[in-house]
Amino acid sequence: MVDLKKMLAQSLAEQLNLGAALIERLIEVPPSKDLGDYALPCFALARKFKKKPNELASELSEKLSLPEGFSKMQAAGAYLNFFIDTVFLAKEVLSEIMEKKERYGASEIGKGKRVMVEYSQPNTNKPLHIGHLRNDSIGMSISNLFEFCGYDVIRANLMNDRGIHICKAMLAYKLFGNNETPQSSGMKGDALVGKYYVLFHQKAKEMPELNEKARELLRKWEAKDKETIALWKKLRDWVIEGFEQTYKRFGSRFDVVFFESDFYYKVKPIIEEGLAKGVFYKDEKGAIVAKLAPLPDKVVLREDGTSIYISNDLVLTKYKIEHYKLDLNIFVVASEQELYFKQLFKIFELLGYKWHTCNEHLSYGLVLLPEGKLKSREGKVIDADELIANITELARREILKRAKPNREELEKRALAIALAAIKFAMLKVDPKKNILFEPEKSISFEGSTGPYIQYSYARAKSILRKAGKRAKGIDYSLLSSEHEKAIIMKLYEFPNTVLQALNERKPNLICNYLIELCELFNSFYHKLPVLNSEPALREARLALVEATSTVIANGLRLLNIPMLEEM
RNA sequence: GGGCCCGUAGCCUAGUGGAUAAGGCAGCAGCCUUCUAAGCUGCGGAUCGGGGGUUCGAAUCCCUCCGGGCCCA
Repeated sequence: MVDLKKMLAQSLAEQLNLGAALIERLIEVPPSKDLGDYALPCFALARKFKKKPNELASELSEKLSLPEGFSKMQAAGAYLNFFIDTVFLAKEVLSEIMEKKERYGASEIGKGKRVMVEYSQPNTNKPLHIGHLRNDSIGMSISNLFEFCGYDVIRANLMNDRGIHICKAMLAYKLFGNNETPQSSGMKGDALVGKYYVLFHQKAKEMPELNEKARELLRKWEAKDKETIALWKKLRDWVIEGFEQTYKRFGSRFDVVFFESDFYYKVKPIIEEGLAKGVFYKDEKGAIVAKLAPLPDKVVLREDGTSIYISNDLVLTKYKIEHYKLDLNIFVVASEQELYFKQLFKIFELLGYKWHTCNEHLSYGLVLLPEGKLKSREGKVIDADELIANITELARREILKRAKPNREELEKRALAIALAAIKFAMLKVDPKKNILFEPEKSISFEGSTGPYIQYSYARAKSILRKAGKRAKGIDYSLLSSEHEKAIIMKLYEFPNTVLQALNERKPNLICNYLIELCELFNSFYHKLPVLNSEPALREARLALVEATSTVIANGLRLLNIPMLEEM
């Protein structure tokens, strides 16, 4: 598609006898549409030409000829402002969207490159909570962005299915479970096991010996004690079955699922390699430690030889990158693990693996409750299933206030609206920022929300349905109102927004974009009729409505938020 | 004690060198006989955490202090 900024820069560069790249860097967007669509600030050039900025701007406005794609040029103070020829742009943008449809905004910049995005990473001793919903939302949308930009994407999950926390749940179940099962209790498997994990910590307050018993169970597990392994498998399978239901409902999907239990014990060769290369040393107690200055040193193997969390990532990271031939290996993990990942990546650097630079920690802020951090061992969490169920119920009530869909349609819509509300709330914030989650207030269906976007889309689709058969040939010059021009300009921005969201790893930019587009669309919707306008104008506006709905859909797909034809 | 991140209206957020700081929530006032009112229009409300510096120009970059979060010891 045409790049108006580039065209402008080139034309100006030629006329001024300067570099196009320099001019392009200077060009910016004015704060208000009344001023123009692009501006050339003349401060820097004024110095070059030894003139005052204001004078240079007005002088240039007289002297320069208007570049192609622009309808007007005007000096305002020290700025030389340019107005886009909106008829020209409408034709370019709308026909491009009609032609590319769900590929509008896509690119090939990642062609031939493979990226793995690992996200979710639950522990198999408790159900998923709201933190996982933020993690999954970011992981999915980042994956979609990479895919949309031409990368070969592998979505990966890692089940943290071994360690002391797992044994605590197992021990509590063994002592107090009375052979309860998901069937006998009517609970989802992950919720059932999670109940015993919380129970462990309650009981351990009065019976501190339970902590030692849990460690003993871990030793038995590592020694592959038959009975222990059988119990572990049973509980683990219950939990994973529960996860799968939640993932399916939330829309999280994975191309590959890794299990910590399959990798952690293969760490020996890397430990030996590290010792041989002088990257690791044995401390006075006998633990193996990585020397990572200026980062703090990191224990990689305990003195008693038992594994710690990093064992898994040492093995799995090497495996992932080498086996899948990755160009980029992204870990979507909360910011509390930042130091951990710096240490992990540093180890690979010091070991001399050329691929160490492809590792990336996509760090995001925590979801905090009004009373502070989530604490699953105390049961102080917002459970993912419960949250989805509660919000779905609220959505159901909202739907029934305005329509009477059949049961199946009601369920479908309620879930779609609930997911839109939750995912949008998780994604609209800069990933770096913490989210303070207030159960009653944080999820809404009005204002800057997912349902607002869905609603705007449904309105557009409704118009298109009612329009029926469409004539051919569109007179783009009829789209001349400020409302229409603003939408066209916004549609034009979409591909750049996608690239920026990808490069900065900020799905929230897509959210902002969609809110702005929908605001423009809804203003247009109220102000100007589509179906009841003159035939030629009707066709032109229908084209605009269709293009808008296409771009909203493309944006929602990137966020993994379902759209609805009717609401 | 050290490191990383965040601080924009009562609340949540956008803007990360450029012109009058942009939305939403909450509040107030309007708009459903016209394409879906989960919407639209208008009104109030901001010393951009404080101070200093760099720059023609700073919410944005640098220094420093304060507050919050996370991590390490």
